[in-house]
Parts: sequence; structure tokens; C-alpha cells
Amino acid sequence: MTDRFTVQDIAKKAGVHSSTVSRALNPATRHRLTEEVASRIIAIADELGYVPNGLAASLRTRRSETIGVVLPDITNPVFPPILQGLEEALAADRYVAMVANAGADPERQRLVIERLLARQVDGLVLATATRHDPIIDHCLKAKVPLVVVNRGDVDHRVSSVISDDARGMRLAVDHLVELGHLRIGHIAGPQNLSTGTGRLQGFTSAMNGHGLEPPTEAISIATAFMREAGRAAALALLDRYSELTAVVAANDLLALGLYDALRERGLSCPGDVSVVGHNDMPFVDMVSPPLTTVRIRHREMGVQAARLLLQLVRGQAQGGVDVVLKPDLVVRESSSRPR
Amino acid sequence: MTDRFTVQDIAKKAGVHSSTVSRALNPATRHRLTEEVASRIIAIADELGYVPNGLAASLRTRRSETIGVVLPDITNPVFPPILQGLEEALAADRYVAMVANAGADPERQRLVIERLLARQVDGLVLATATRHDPIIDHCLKAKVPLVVVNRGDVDHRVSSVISDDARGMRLAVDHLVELGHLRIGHIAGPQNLSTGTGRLQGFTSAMNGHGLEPPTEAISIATAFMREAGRAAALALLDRYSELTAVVAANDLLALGLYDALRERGLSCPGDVSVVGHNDMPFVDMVSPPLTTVRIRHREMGVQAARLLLQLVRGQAQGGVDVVLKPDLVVRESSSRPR
DNA sequence: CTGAAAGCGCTTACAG
DNA sequence: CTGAAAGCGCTTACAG
Repeated sequence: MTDRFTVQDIAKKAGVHSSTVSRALNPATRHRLTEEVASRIIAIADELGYVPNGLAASLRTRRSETIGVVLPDITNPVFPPILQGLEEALAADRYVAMVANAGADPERQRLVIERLLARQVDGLVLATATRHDPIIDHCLKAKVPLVVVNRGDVDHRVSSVISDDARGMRLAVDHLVELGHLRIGHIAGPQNLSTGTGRLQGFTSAMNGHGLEPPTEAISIATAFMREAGRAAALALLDRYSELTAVVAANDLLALGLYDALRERGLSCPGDVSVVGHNDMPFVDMVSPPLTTVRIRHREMGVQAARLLLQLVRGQAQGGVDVVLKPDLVVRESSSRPR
Repeated sequence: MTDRFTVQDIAKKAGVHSSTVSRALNPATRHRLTEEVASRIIAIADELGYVPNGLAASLRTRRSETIGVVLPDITNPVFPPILQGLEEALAADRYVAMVANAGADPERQRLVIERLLARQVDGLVLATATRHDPIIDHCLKAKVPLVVVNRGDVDHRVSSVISDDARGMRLAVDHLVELGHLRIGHIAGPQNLSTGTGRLQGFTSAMNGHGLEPPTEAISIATAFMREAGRAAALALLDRYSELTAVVAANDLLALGLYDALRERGLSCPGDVSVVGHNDMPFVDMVSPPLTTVRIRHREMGVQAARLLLQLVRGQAQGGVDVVLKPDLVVRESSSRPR
């Protein structure tokens, strides 16, 4: 923020008033000026390399054209594509994203959101939402336009972009049942996240749809959507439900943790245990064996979230809208007929 | 940006002047007030849920406490850890990152940077820099504090945080030579990027250090640091230098493309060809075979970049400083003795 | 220790 | 079609 040129500088050079400069530089008001005056002003601005002070403009117009994005963990490979889609759709409307990695701690998340609000973001995208998140209440009270992405708000107080988890789990279970599996386990995600509960419910009802009733020991809940937590949950599962011939993991990271556990127990995949993941995150086609998984279009998720939010910001839409993306099954080599 | 409370509102409630409110709310000036007045003001601010307008403050103080981060492609797995480190170190100083995905097109990059400057970022982190990047001149002319990350500026006009590529390639080549390899190929990165040239030079001099002179056909230059470009460069390399027993790739994405090419040609790794990558990006320990690679501490890279930039912003340092990170070799299963 | 005033750089009703 | 004025919400020399 050094000594840049201002509308005043240009006004002086052009021999006009600063308000005229402002009108000339704004495409929407340019037509109200004499052609000659407008082009003279623009020429001078170009010559000086004038860069408008967006802060001053925002203070006056009360729009910052900035969106805050709150992530729990940017190194989780599902978020970069979401961010890519978000950023792309926002940029098309000259919006810019302020990205903050807030971790899983609600205290820290609240602080991060406070900072974004202090910077006058026009709206917020939360990828951190838990099922009944008090932070959502907080945002709602502050009347910030808000969209929740990847994870939904069970109370439907807010717009969200999520994947159809019931469908995703049905695809996974149908695939395994078609291959001949009957004793299928599930490594579930944390039950305070909608993706955790939604996929667990989806698993159970998909099993029921085939007349199968998974025993309680078939379900192992991981403490986090992370590889290490997946490994721990998988070890427990393998120990107490050793008859299983296949496992559906609530996401790919958990599936990779399951791979680790299988290796430790000397079990082969898919020989001893077939595995299906969820997300189709980058590079799971390269792991050994290449992972069969449910594909979610994360980039699209980001694009939709940006559109939803921009409509909210402009008052062109109401909150409480859910965009539900349709996932597909990608069959690779981690699933085969049971022994 | 709705009707929030302002210092005026608080001043009225407290029966003081707005400047007194400002002083009470700023920890650095609070001590100049009577204990009683200060705490009364703070209590009222808390009660109203007052959130200061950072835009107005920035306009006045000429510091936005915002840093612009320009990435070529956030879905490239090296960037999330860099971003994580950046964001973490910035947040510690109450700074926030505006992240823009600019792609590889210089025109678009320039536009993106212009937008960030218009929003009055206090500094810029560029992960997009080419070896002699005109955009760096542009930023220098605009006098924005600037740090280049991951890729260096060959002209040393600007501070950068990079990895010691000569050392990295030496580690890779030494490892292969120790295993008994003599005919080693190199899949190089684009030669307009410092990582492309630096690693190619590093490869050649490491080979020379062992009295080996790689023939011209041992080097294949990829058009981009991407898996598909790696595959294409690898196919060309395998065709024209079929005697090779090992390949060093300039990064892991290229190595994965090489894996694709080996599979297509019916060659095994490490049986027929040993492979060493560069970066140790997430999950290359899970691919088949687990990739031997040079580990760069990308998170640390982001942390250092943030520190360097913050010093620059505060005038506590000059530009033109290079922080060079020391990489290590991680031996996995893609490298073994030659047949 | 506190107040009153000025000003950061824009935009936009209001005149003419 | 253009100008003059006011104001967005802060902070900070300057008084007293």
C-alpha cells in the first residue's frame, strides 16, 4: 500500500473533478460522459498505471467482492478441487477468495470466521460444518450470506452443496453384492459430520435393500476422516468381524488406512478382502491395488457453492437450498468376487 | 456487509468520543485511558457483538494485513502443504491469505495480480514464477513486497524459498549409482522453470561426479510438470535410450507418468527400470511400487515464505534473499539393483 | 486522560 | 454532461 495514484491525481491531470474520473473509470457510468472527456481520462489513467483502491471503494459501496472460505484441512485431497471450482466461479464474477485453514477446533474456527467478517467478506463458504454446528447459528445471527460445502447442515438452516450419500453407498454395496459378497463391513466416518452419518445410514439401507442385515460388529467408526484413523478402525473391524469378505469405507483416506491394516494382518486385497472407497480423490487410481470408489465431482461442488453464494449475496435467492450432486461408481482392481 | 455496529454506536452508548473508543479497543493504546473508561467501553463492545470494519481501518492505516498468493494449479499436490505453511505462519501474525489460482497463462496471471493489488494486499507470494518472469518486473515496479516460492527467479531480483535441487539430484543419482546403475535417464521439467533447469543441471553434474557422461538421448524434456506430460516424455525416452536401467524424474507427477509409460511398454519397475522421483508428494508411498523420491518439506517452504514476506512488509529486511531448503532421499521400492 | 478534527480514496445522490 | 459535497468507518496527530 504505497503511494499510488488516486482519482484526485487523475482529476488534476485531466482538469476535471474527481467524481468525473470515477464515472469515466466505471464502465456502468461511462456512457453518461462526453465521449471525449471519458477517453481522455481513461488514457491518463492508463498512462499513470492507475490501480483503484478497492478498500476505499468497498467502504463506500459496502461490497467487498471478497468471499471467505473456511477449510478444516487443505492437505486433505478433496479440498483442492473444491477450492479450484470455487475460485474459478468466483473469479468469473470478479470475486476473490480469502482462504483460511481453520483445523477441526471450533474455537479456532470461530476466531478465523471473526477475522474474515472483520475484513468485510460479502459471504462465507464453510467446509468445516458439523451436523448441528453452533458456528452456523453464529453466522446466521451475523446475517452473513453462507453456503456449506461437502458437509451438510442437518437442520437445513443454510444452503449446502453435498453429494447424494445414499446413492453413493447404494452403488458401492450393489457392486459388492453383485460380485457375490454377503458379509460386508463398513468403516464409518465421525458421526458428528453429515458425511459420517449419511454414509453409514446409506450403507445400512443399501444392505437392507438386498435383504442383508449387517451385524453390529460389521461397523467400525473412525475418529477422523484420516488414513491413520482408518487404519485403527480397520484393525478393530478385522479383529471382531473376521468373516467379512469386503469393506466399504466412508472415504478414500479411510480406505487407504484399511490397506495399511490389511498389509499388517497379512491379508491381500482383493484376494482376501475387497475394498470400495468414497470420493475418488486424486491418485487413488495409482495405489496398489487401484481403488474401486465412488466418484464425487468436487470441482463441480465448488462451482455450485460459488454460484449459490453469489445469488445469496445479490439477494437473488433465499438460503436453505440444497444442491445434491449425483456420484458414480468407478470400478478398479480393489474389488473382485469373494474366495 | 450489513448494518453492524460502529465505533460511533459504542461511543454514544458509553458517552465518550469515538476516538476514545478506538483507543480502548486497540490493545496498544488502551493503557493511555483510565482503567474504568477502557473496561466500560470494552464491555459495551462485547455486549453489542462489535466487529470492527477492517476495510476502514486499512484505508486509514494503509495496511491491509492481507497477503496475495498466486498459484499455477492448486490441484498439484505440492501446493496444499505450501499453502498450509503459509496460512499458518500468516495467521500467527493476524494476516490472512487471498488465494488465486491463475493457471499458467501469463496474461491471466497479470490480471489476477492486478486484482490482488487493487485489493491492497500488503505483499505477494508467487508460486508461478518462470525463470525470467516479466511479471516480477511488473511487481517490482509497483513496489509490492514479493516472495517467490518453490520456483526461483534466476535474476535474483527477488526473495525466494526454494529447494536445493543440486543436492536433491545428487542424492537421487548417488543412490542409483550405489545400486549399480550406469545408464540412467532423466525426465526433465519445462526449461522455463528454475526447477526444470536446476534439476537437469543437477542430474548432469551428479552423473559427471561419478565419471558418467549421460548421452543426449538420456534426457527427455516434458512439456509440463504433469502426469500426462511425463508419460509422453517417458515413452520418447524409452524408445530412444532403451539400454537405460534407471530414470530420475524431475518430479513425482512425471514419475507417475513414467509408471504409466512402463506399464504400456510391458516393463516392470523396479525389475526392468528403477525410478526415482522428486518432491515426496502425498500418497506416493501408496502407489505401486511405492516411489523412491527426494523429499522436499513443502510446509516448511510455506512457513519460510510467510516469514520472509512479513519481514519485507515491515521493512525489517531487504529483497533478494534466498532461503534454500535441504531435501532428503526417501528410499522405497521403485529402486533396486539393475538386472 | 479525553475530545474535536481531519483524512485515508473512493462513490453517489443532489444540483445546475 | 459535470461539479461540489457528503460520507463509508476507522485512526491519529493536535490540543487542552
